[in-house]
Amino acid sequence: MDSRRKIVDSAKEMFWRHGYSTTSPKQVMAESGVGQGSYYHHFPSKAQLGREVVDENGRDLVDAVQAAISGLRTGREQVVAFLRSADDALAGCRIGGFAYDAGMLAEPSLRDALSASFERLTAVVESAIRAGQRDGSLSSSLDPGRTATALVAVVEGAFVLARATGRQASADAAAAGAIALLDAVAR
Amino acid sequence: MDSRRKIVDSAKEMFWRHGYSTTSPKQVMAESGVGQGSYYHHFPSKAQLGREVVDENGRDLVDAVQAAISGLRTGREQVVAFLRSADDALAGCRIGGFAYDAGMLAEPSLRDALSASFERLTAVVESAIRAGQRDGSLSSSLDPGRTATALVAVVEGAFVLARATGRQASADAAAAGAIALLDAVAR
DNA sequence: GTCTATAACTTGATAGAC
DNA sequence: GTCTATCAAGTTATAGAC
Repeated sequence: MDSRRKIVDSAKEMFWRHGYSTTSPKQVMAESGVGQGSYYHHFPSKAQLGREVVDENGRDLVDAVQAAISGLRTGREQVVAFLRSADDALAGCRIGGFAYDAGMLAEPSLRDALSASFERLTAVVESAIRAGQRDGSLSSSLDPGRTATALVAVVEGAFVLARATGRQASADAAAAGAIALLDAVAR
Repeated sequence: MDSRRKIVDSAKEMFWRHGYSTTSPKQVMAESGVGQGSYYHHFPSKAQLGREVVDENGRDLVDAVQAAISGLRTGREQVVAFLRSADDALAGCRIGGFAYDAGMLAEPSLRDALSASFERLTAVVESAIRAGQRDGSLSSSLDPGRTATALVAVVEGAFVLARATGRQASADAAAAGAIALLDAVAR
């Protein structure tokens, strides 16, 4: 694997777990095993590395959700599978933490990449809701766009709660509460 | 106002808006107008200041929610008022961002204070749900604890989405979606 | 592309005088 | 309680050789 890829792969994991502003280039060099000269040759500024990390982590997240819901028969099952996204909530969302990183939001290119990732994620959930309304597994009375945004918020909030309390059960309860609400409407 | 209070008041605002790990003691001194000697006399370590900030911001948040819902006639109205908490979402939640701050979570005393604040908030929402079930404005079929956790997650997620997209409308859509779900169940 | 050396600045304190 | 001076370590790079 080339140095550039080693840098990006290490940074993806480290920015996710430890934060963008609170992870230094030096730490990325140590973790990836890439030297300083090589590192700055590929990424002259931290923001450039951040940009690639946000793009790739956002794509990884959307890909993971699509993989989790593909093949499920009903729209409701797909939505329920999405709500299980925070099954390892203590690790945090791949991109959710960036929303509270002032250093990241201050860079327009990083913020744009983050915004685009969340929009793609919400669109996937909205599609699943529409599918559920067509196949009869979800109530047609729900507005697909707003409901999708609310469900993405539940998942992002589940990550926040679990990390704040230190208990995975907080995320599980949030997901269970949302599923119960959905099912009570469908009924 | 004494120096200690100036320090805490400035730090509450700065840790909230800019993050705990990404705000330095020096910045707090500059903002509060307190000198270095005085600052370190009152707060020999940053974690001690962090502890007071988490406690006070958590209490401020719970107080604000209770003030917003007190006097509302039905439990449903109280829950809806809570869901409007992210009406200035771009500023971020007073304590939500701390859940993604590794430097804060690494300190047990800070993490415990954060956890306690979220538990108090969830308890307030759960009380409102139970009140709504008693007065008939919310469905009795809902589990109060799980539903409260789900609704707190919606609000925390609404902050994340709004900050990530840079649009208040994201938070508004999440809240509207959750309210629509609740009302569809109650009906 | 990768190396080592260096730079200018910030971070989170500590020391000792007033 | 508050002041100024100092500190070791870390941050985000840049310079120039190989």
